Formats: sequence, structure tokens, C-alpha cells
Amino acid sequence: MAKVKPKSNRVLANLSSSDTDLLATYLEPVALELRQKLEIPNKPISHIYFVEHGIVSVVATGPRRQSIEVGVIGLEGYTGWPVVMGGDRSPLDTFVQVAGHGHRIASDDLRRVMTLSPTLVKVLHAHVQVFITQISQMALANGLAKIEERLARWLLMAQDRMRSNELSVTHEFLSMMLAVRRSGVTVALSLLQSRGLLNIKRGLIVIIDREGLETVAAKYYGVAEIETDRLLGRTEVLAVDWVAKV
Amino acid sequence: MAKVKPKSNRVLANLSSSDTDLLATYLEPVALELRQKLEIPNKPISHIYFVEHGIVSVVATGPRRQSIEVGVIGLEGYTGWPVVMGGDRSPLDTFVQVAGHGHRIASDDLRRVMTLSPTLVKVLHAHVQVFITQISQMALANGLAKIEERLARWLLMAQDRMRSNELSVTHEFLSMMLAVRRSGVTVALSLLQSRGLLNIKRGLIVIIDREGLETVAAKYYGVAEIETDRLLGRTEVLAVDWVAKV
DNA sequence: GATAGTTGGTACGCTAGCGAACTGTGATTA
DNA sequence: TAATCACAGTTCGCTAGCGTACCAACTATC
Repeated sequence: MAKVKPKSNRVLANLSSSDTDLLATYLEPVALELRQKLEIPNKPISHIYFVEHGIVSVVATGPRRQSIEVGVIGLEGYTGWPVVMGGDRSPLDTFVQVAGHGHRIASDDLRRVMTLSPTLVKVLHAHVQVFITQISQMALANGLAKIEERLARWLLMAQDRMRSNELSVTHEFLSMMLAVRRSGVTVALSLLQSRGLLNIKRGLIVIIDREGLETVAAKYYGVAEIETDRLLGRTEVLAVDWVAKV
Repeated sequence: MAKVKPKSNRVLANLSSSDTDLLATYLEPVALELRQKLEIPNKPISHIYFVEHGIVSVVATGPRRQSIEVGVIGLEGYTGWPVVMGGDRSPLDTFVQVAGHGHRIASDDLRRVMTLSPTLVKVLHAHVQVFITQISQMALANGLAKIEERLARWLLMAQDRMRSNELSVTHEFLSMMLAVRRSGVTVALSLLQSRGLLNIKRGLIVIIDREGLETVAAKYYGVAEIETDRLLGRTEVLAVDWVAKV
């Protein structure tokens, strides 16, 4: 059987080789299709997805059918934290925001494997800590930041995960994630462009001045990222994503 | 040694009797003084506090020294989730918002005890799930709700934890928790009072019509509470708080 | 009972962001 | 090549909430 040893996912990259082998038996490579739903609110979670490329959004829905993004998962993490915490569901939506690929494991398999390896559990828990920090920063930004600040923050977080200056997203889409008007996004983006921080193309945003964006995003960006580096290591990109293993 | 078997805390109430005994050795009763800091951002957490009476606030700080509440802990939970998750700190502030009492355990003791009892860990994890849900609902409310809705939500959550219709809080204090103007709180409270949902006294808010408040708070309130009941049991008040144990 | 401090009510002009609409423009398909 | 459609830019009047300030009322203290 040709097993795969994925290394671009920072959680998987932190596993010992024996834990990697243990998981590898159950991990299954998957494509992450745009808009694919990985979890349905209040329904049992079938699989845990370790993202290697692409972005997954975790979204909460309020009254009036409005939704807002509360968390983002990319190559630094995995979906399905309730399973890791002994549960099987959450009230949140989870879907693919930027198509990509990754590996997944069935919830039951993960539950079984977790009982076998405390060191594996430790690494999985590290990302839960990161994720809690990220949500709390999202609560902070949603409550206090202006649109342009939240936008800068979003772009930085997306760039971190995509490892690319070019982000294929529409204003319409961003307006849904931030829960603001579409034209509000257009105005804020124009502002950032006029300051030379990025270039707007149709359906594409090109980041030119990352440091400038960080200045705009102020302290709304960075806290969760420091936690990620602290808990999952400063794994600064691994160019080689896949290593075949016979 | 006179050990105490606290029952008003919903996490402790969910423990098996052997886990209760295990913890009891290390648990120490503590008063929770108003404004007492239980955790300092980015510093090691010394103790985990199981709240039995009172309210603890978890707060994130942004640029311009502004802060906003991202979570609340009362008799349904405990502070110090990073320790349970294998860490030792978080970037968040944690302090006593309404004075009360509880039990605490040193972080190192908890770490040790957790290695001895998987069933204990399971119960501790249940509250982490609840807490994540709560923060995500906070991110939702901060992003989409109006002041009066957030206020109604806050009052309901406080009432749940204090088990009382009377809440001793000032408008000034509420304005800090919600990160809005003090006078914004006054106006919103007046509105709620004019609808007959509550009475405003100096330094005191008396809830008259809880259901009315729930209507105002709409879907911003309730999701986290359902999770709490689901994961920690519908422990509807235990009038007797303390059971002495020789 | 006088005084000082805390808390709450109100008002003013201002800004960010809203909802709704209309227009332009690049991309795609017929 | 024309028609269509998704996407982006802009405008209008409007609302929620802001910052600031001032004053009233209650509380505590001397």
C-alpha cells in the first residue's frame, strides 16, 4: 500500500515518526472543493480534515440568516476540533473557502488512534489552543476594528495560509466573511490600494506591501500567529509537500 | 483533614465520585475578590479556578488599549483552559467581575491528576467545548448585534450564572465589557426598561421579564447554553452548595 | 447637614457603515 | 461579434453609535 507522508500541514509535521506512521494508516488524501461543506451544524462530524493547501472557513450564523466568519483553518491546522475534545458536533458551519487539498481521517478512527498515543493527542491539543486564541481575536476584531482593519487582517491571514501574494477572492465573498456590505469592501480595498498596499484586479487581490497591511491591521493581527509559532513551531514553509513512501 | 465536596460547580458535579476524591486532595476553597486577576496575559497560569459563585471575565485587548470581553465563566465552568490543553498561558486577561467564591487547584497538580484519570479529563474537555462555542457566539454578537441585543445577551448570561434577578453592575462597567460608550449602555438600558423587561436602580439592574430579554437577544443568546446543557447535563440548580465531608 | 465622589440621564455634532440602487467593465458564451 | 453575466465602482439618504460634555441625583463621609 502506498502510504503518503504529508509534510506541509503543520500539525502533521509536528508528529513523531511513530505517530505519523500510526495516523498514516487511516489518513486518506482528499481534494477540497470550493464551497464543499466539511461539517454541518449540530450534526455528527464524519471526518477530520488536515488542510495542506487551501482555506477552510468556520462560520457562525445569527438571526436574520446573517453569518460571520469566526475562524479560519489552513495548512496550520485541521477541522473538527469537537472530535478531539471528546464531542462529535458543533453549532458552527465549516466549508472550503479556497479550494485545495489535504488529508482526512474518519472521526471514529481518530478517536481510536487518540487512545493509543498521548503524544499524538498533545499535538492535536496544541492546535485547539491556537484555534481558541484565533476565535478570541476574531471576537476582538469584530467588536472594535473598522472595516479596513478587519480586511487587512483577513488578507494577512489568507496570505499566511496560501503562501502567495495573489488571492482569488471577490468583494462579494469578502463582504460575506466580514458580514459587511459588498460596497463597503470595495471602498476599503480602494483605500488600501491607494496607499500602495495592494493591487485590485477583477476577482483577484495582489498584496504588494505586507508590512503596510500589518500596520493597518494593528494589533488585531499577530497575536494568534505568535501562538501558532509558539505551539506548533516556526515551521517556515516546507517547499516539498509530498514525500512518497512505499 | 476536612475535605469539601463542592456541588454547585457544574464541572465538578459531573465528576465520578472517585474523580471527585482524586481532585479533592488538591482543591482549595478560595474567595473570588472583585477585580482579582486570575491570569496575566502571556504569563504562566498558576491555578485553575472552579467557580461556584460569582462571575469571571475573559478579556482580549486590542490596539489603543481598548478591551472587550470574549468569554464569561461562572458556576458552569473553570478558568485556565490552556493548562487543560497542555499549555501554560494565553494572551487573554482573566479577572473576577462579580465577587464570589470557588475552589482552585495548582496547575502542576492538575497536570499530574489529569494523567491519572481519563474520565476526569473527559469532563474537563467538555467545558472547553462549551467555552469555544461561547467565544464563537461572542464573535458573532460583536460583529452583528446592536447594543441592546448584546446587552440583553449579557444580562441573560449573567443571570444564568448568578441565579438571581438582581445584578449589581454599573453602566460604566457594562460599557467596558461590551466596548461601547457608557451613555450607549444607559440609552439601551432605558429602552429595555421602557419595554418593561427590567428595572434600573443605581448600580443595580433587576430583571423582570426574562423571556422578553430572550426575544430581544434573539439567536445571539442560547446556542452556547444549549451546548452547556448537552455536554454538562441540565443540572438545574443545586440549592445546597456545600456538603461537608469528614 | 455640608461636601465630595460616584453613578446615571441627556444633548450636540460627527463618522462609519448601512440598504438600495444604478452604472460601468471585463469575461464568457452563443 | 453580439449578448450575457458576474464583478466592481459610485451615489443617495439614513441610522447606530461615537466623543465630549454637562448636569442631576444618589451615596458616603466628615
